[in-house]
Amino acid sequence: MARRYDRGVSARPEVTLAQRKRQLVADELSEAALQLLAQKGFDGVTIDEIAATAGVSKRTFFRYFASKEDVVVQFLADMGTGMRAELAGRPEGEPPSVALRHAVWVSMAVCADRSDHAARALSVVQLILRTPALRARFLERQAQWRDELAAELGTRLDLDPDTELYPRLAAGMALTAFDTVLHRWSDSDGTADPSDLTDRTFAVLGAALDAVG
Amino acid sequence: MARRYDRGVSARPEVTLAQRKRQLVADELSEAALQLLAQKGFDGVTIDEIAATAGVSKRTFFRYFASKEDVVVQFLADMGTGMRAELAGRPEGEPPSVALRHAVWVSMAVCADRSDHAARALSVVQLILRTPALRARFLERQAQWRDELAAELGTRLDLDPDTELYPRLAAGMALTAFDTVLHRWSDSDGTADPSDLTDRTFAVLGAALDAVG
DNA sequence: AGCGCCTTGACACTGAGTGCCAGTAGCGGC
DNA sequence: GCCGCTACTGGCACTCAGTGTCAAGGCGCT
Repeated sequence: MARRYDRGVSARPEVTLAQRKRQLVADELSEAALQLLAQKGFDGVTIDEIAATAGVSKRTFFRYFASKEDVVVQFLADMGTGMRAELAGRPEGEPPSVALRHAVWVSMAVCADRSDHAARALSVVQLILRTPALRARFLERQAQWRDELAAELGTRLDLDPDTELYPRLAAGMALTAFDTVLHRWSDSDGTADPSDLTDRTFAVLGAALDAVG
Repeated sequence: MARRYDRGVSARPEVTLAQRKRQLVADELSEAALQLLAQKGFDGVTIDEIAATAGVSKRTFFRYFASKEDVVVQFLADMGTGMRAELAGRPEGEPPSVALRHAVWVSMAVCADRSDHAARALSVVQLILRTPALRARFLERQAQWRDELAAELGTRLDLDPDTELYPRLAAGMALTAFDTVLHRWSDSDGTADPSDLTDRTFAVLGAALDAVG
C-alpha cells in the first residue's frame, strides 16, 4: 500500500505531495469527527456535518473511512499494531506471560503519557465504551488483534495455532487483560495508572484461575 | 431461541391469545430471516424480503427486532442466560475453573445434540462468524455475558467486581474459552465434539499461561 | 500544449431504521 | 347489543448511512 519513492529530491520526506495532501485530509476528517462525536454523541452527528466541518463532501469522507464507526476505531489502530510488534520483538526464550504483559503495556503507553494526546485518547475510549455500535466494532477489532497475537505466539512457541489450543487462548487472555485495563482506566477518568493496572492484572492472570488473589 | 409451547389443546391458561399470537409472529420472522440469510448471505437479503416471507410488513419486523443483526444474534441469546444460570446453580465451594467449565459446557449443549436444532445452530454460528457486522454484534453480546458472569463470580467468591480484578478476568477467560470452542466447532462443520473441545480448552486454561501444553 | 493519473463534488439510488396516524381485532363493562 | 380501552398492524413519509457513476480539475511528465 504505502510504496516509497526515493525520488524525494528537494523535499525532505520521502513522500510525494499527493500523499501528504491525502494525509492532511484524513487528519482533518479525523479531527473534526472526534471533536464533534465526543461533544454531541455518536447519534447526534451526521456524516454530512463531519464532512462539512472538515471542508469536504460527504462522498469524500467515505473515500477515507469505511463507516462512521471506522473513523473512531481507526484512531486506536496503533494499539493493535504496537501490541503485535512488541510481542514479535521480545526475546526468544521469554515466558509468554512476560512477553504478553509487555505487549499489552506498550499498547497502553499512549494512555500513560500526560499530554493532549492522552487526553484525546481518554475521550475517544470513553466514547467507544459507552456507545454500543462503537463498542461492537472495537471488539471486532480486538478479535482481529487476538488472531494476530495467536499467530505470533504460534511461531514463538512453535505451535500450530490451527491445531493447538494454547496460542489462541493465551492471546485471548492477553486481550481480556487489555480490555479490563482499558475499562478500569476509562472508569477512573484517566486517573488510574495504566502501567500499574497492567501489572496487577497480569499478576492475577499469571497465578491463573484457581488461585484467587 | 425459539421457545416451544406445547401446541396442545386449550391448556396453558397462563398465556393469553394475544401473547401466543405475538410469539407466533416472532417465530415466523425468525424462521424466515434465518432461512434467507443463511441461504443468500447477510447483505443479499433485505428486511422487506424477510418481512414479506413471514407475511408481515417491514414496519412490523422492527417492532419485534431492533435491527437486522438482532434477529440473528437473538437466536443465540439462550446461550448467555444458560451460562449464567448454570454458574449460579453450581455448588458453593466448587473451584471457579470447574464451575466455569460447566457453565460453558451447558451453553454449548445446544450444539451437541444431534437434531435439526443443532444443524440450524451450526448454520447460524457459521453465518455469524463469517459476517463482520454479525460478528461484531455477537462479540458485544459476549461482553455483556462476561459482565454478568463477573457479577455472579463476585457474589460466589465474595469479591467486589468493581474493585477486584479477578472476577472480570476469570469471566473473560471463560468467554475466551467459549469463543474458541465455538470457532473450532464451526470450522469443523459440527463434526468436532463440543464437550471434548470444552474439556481440552479448560485443561489448558487451568494449567494457565506459562505451562505450555 | 498535450496526455495520464489521482482526487474531488455532485447527483441519484438502495436500504436501514423511525415517527406518525388511521384502521382493526380482542376484551372488558354497561 | 353498544361503548370504550388496549394492543397490534400496515402504510406513508422521512432521515441518514453508504455506494455507483460521471464530469471536472489539479499535478506531473514529455
